Formats: sequence, structure tokens, C-alpha cells
Amino acid sequence: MDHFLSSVRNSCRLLKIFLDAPKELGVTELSKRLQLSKGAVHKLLATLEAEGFIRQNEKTRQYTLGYTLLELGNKVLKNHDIVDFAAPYINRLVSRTQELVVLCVQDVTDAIYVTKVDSPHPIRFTVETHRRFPLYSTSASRVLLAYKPESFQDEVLAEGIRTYTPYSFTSADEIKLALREIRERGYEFSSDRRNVGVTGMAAPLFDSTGEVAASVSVIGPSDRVLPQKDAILRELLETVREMSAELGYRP
Amino acid sequence: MDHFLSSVRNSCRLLKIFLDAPKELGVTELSKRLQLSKGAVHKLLATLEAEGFIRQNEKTRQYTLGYTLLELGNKVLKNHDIVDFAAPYINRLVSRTQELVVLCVQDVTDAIYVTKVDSPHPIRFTVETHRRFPLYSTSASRVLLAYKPESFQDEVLAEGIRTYTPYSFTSADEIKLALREIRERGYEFSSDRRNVGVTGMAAPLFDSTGEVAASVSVIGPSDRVLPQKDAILRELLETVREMSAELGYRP
DNA sequence: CAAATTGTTCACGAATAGAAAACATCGTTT
DNA sequence: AAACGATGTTTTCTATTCGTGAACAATTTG
Repeated sequence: MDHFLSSVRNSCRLLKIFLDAPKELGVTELSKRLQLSKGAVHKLLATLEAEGFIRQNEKTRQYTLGYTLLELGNKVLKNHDIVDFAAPYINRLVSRTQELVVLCVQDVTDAIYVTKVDSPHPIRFTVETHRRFPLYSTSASRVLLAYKPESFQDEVLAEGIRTYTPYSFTSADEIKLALREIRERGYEFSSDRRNVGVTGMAAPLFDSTGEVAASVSVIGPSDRVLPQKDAILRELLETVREMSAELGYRP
Repeated sequence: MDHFLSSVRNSCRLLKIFLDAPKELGVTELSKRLQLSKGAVHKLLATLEAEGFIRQNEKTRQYTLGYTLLELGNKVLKNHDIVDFAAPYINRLVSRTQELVVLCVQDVTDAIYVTKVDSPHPIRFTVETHRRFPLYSTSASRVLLAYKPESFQDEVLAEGIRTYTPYSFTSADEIKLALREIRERGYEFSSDRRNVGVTGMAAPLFDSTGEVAASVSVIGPSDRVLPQKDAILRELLETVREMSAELGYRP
């Protein structure tokens, strides 16, 4: 059927424009980006403002995202019981490895880091949480993709492959080979794919149904991580084994 | 004019229902709460899901808030330069007072704690951040209200006054007297109004235009805070004075 | 296994969303 | 200071589409 509500879709897209834009935008700019008339955009903004999803700066007359989105975003995290569940394990893993640990979940064809705990080292690699990125792009997210049906993998990879470094995967075949290796080994280990000089190891969390619920990843500067590869990997795999057992997974 | 886009308004209200509801809701339940037909709600949900604002649980067939809201909520905070600006001052204030410190901003007729740093004490009072509450209800938010025009204060108080404890303000007159005292003293000091056994002190942050940009509040168990009232107050007032100066405020 | 309740689809008439243009309100330029 | 150009705002109007109500399908429940 695919008959969506056009004005609702427009309002969603309007809000998402702000994700990759300056914090304030005007009616004219938004109408260009949405390919809608100024009048239509104005009505969208007025409605969204009345509901707290958009705020207008009284001085500049331009528009920003409203606080209701902050409330809703917070609720998304609170709904996510795996976040609270994982917190103690992640803290322990950070103190044992002394490197960044992240918890990664899937959303449709993307992935999101929902939790991170930074390395205590003064020199450290860190990531942005709560922001979408492609499933094929990081060690943590590739683990999620690896256990999905091949048809879904193809679908994701057909959307196009973005490269980040000279060492990023460039073809679907290359990535699918990597995914097969992940399933065989039970974890991912890779360097320089997303950031040069950075190495990550990631392993899946299984729930009671045998599905991959999330992934845990230890990431850090290669010169610090590579010499300790075996020790870190042992800690990571032991942690996800414990967590999966706690989630009711019976291998 | 007041001609809003009805389906956009419906979609906003649909999302906000989730703020005070179980994490998953069905079409029927939502249609009751929105007073819309099931078909209309279904179309809303389908559109919101296609944009990532809603997610459907494949097993239960029920709906939850989607990850795009997490991204947008995160962006709201990133847009807010006062959050980063305030962070070091707030940390310093916590280490000097050993109590919870919060940063509070106004949103229309509500207030929101945008930042908090908890007390290091094992026994401590804490608050929920990123969640709306009435401007008259806490010391931090009353400070924001105190410096607004009287017409706006009346408007807010006319919406009704909710009480939280036997010591909460119960009438508009009572609150307006308290607001006058805040302006005279330059800070708020109160106990048991929002939580019994809890005392808070709050002071305003002025920006270069002389407007109140936010408020900073030190809050803790009365039996620990009251004996140190003068010392804490001195630290608080010194901190907000420094911060306001840094923001370009010239008294 | 029937009954009830859920999410989903469909068809249609009333309501309105969106385009286009005129208007108002700034800041800038001449 | 006046004219300009840009912005956000309002208005008018019709093709579009939104929302209803009922039928459908797919569960769960008694």
C-alpha cells in the first residue's frame, strides 16, 4: 500500500536536516532542502514549535531543535534495558583493558553506539555515541551484520559502500568475506578500517532466542592495543560469554 | 491564524505519549489515547517508522520510540553551547561543596535540568535530567521564573499549581512572593518544597544582554546542607558571578 | 475450537495541505 | 536617509490527501 502521510514525512525530514546542519536554520534554507514552498515549511515549523519539537530564536527568527526531542531521546535510552544490564560489564572491561569499550546495537541498515566508557589513558581514541553509521563500517557493527541472513547483508551492501581510510573495505565481496571470517572466529579484529592507527576487537552478545542482541567492542590506538592483542581478546571473549549466559543464551 | 497541520500535530502527540507510558504500545491503545481511528494511527506509525522515529517489535507487533529520536536528542544537547561552557564550573562546584550540582534552563512554561554532576557522597540525593518539569516547582527553576516579566509569571501560574510535598507552594500569591524575594536576594534557598528532607540553593546566570540564560543549583540532603549553608552559598554565588562575567555580563 | 482482540488494509467524502503570491520586517547598501 | 534585497509571515485557493468506518487477517484467549 505504501501510502504514507506526506506532511508527517516532511516534518520528520525537516527535523533530520538539523542533524547535519548548523544549529539554527531559516525557513528559506529549509524550504530549499525539503523542496517545499516557504509557506508549507512555515506551517510545519509552527506546528512542530507548538508541540515543543522546534524552537524559534526570538532574535534571529531562525529555528532550532526543541527540548521535547531531548526528552524523547532520553526515553529511547531508558527503554533499552540492555544499556543498564551492560554497564557493569563494560566498566569492568575498561578497567581490565584500559581501553575504550563500546556497546553497539543495530537499527535497520545502520548501527549506533549506545554506551561508551572511555579509556583512562591521557592519550586515547574516542567515538561519538548516539549517532548512526553504516553496519559495514566498524568492527563493532560488522559483528552485528555477520550474524544476519545473507539476503539482508546483500541488501545493506547494495546501498553503497563508503570508505573512510585507504584501508577501508571497498567492495561487497571483500566485506562478505570478512563477515564469514567473523562467524568462523566468533569475533572481529581489525585495524585502520575506520580510523588509521586505530584497532578494534568486537564480539557478539546473544540473547535467549539465539539472536545477536548487541556487540561489545574494545578499541584503541594500534601501538598500544596490538602488543596486548591476546590479553584483550581473552578479556573481551570472557566478558561477552558471561553476558550472553546472563541473558539466557545456551550455546 | 492558528492553522496547524493536523497530522503533524497528531504524530508529535503520538510520540509524546511514550514519555509517560510503557516502552511498547499497540495501535489500539494509541488510538484510544489520541482519540483517532485505528487506521489513522496505523498510517501515522507506518510513516514514522519509515523515517526511524518509531520502531516495531517484530515479535509483539507493538511499537516503540526509534533511534532517530536518540540522534535528535543528542543534537539538542550539542547545540547548547552553555552545557560545554558550564561543565568545568559545575565540576569545580561539586568538588568544593560535595553535593549535587545541576544546570537548569527554561523551555516555554517548563524547565529542564540539562546537566548534572552527582555528589560524591555514598548517600546522596539525585535528579533525573532531560525531563521537563514546571517552572515554579524547584529552586533552580524558580530562579529562572523570578527574572521573567510578571505577565509571564502569571501566565505560567495560571496553568495550575501542582504540589509534591506537604511543604510545596500551594498558591500563586505564595509563589510570586517567593519570586520577589529571589530577585531581592539574588538567589533562591528552600527546603522540602519538591522533596522532603532536601534543600536546594540556586542562582541565575546572566548573559551579555542581561537576560537569565540558565541557573545553577546545589542540592542535597538537608541534614548535610543546612549546617554548611553559608559556605555552600558563598561558593555558589562566586561561581555564578564568574560564569556570568565570562558570558559577557556587566552588572 | 470458537471467540475475542489484535494489527492491517481499503474506499470514499470531507477537510486541508501545499503552491503561489502578496505582505511585513528586518539589515544592508547606495 | 532612502532604496534595495533578503528574510519570515500571511493569505487565497484547489487538487490532494487525510481520517473515518468497516472489512480483513492474524493472533491470542477462554
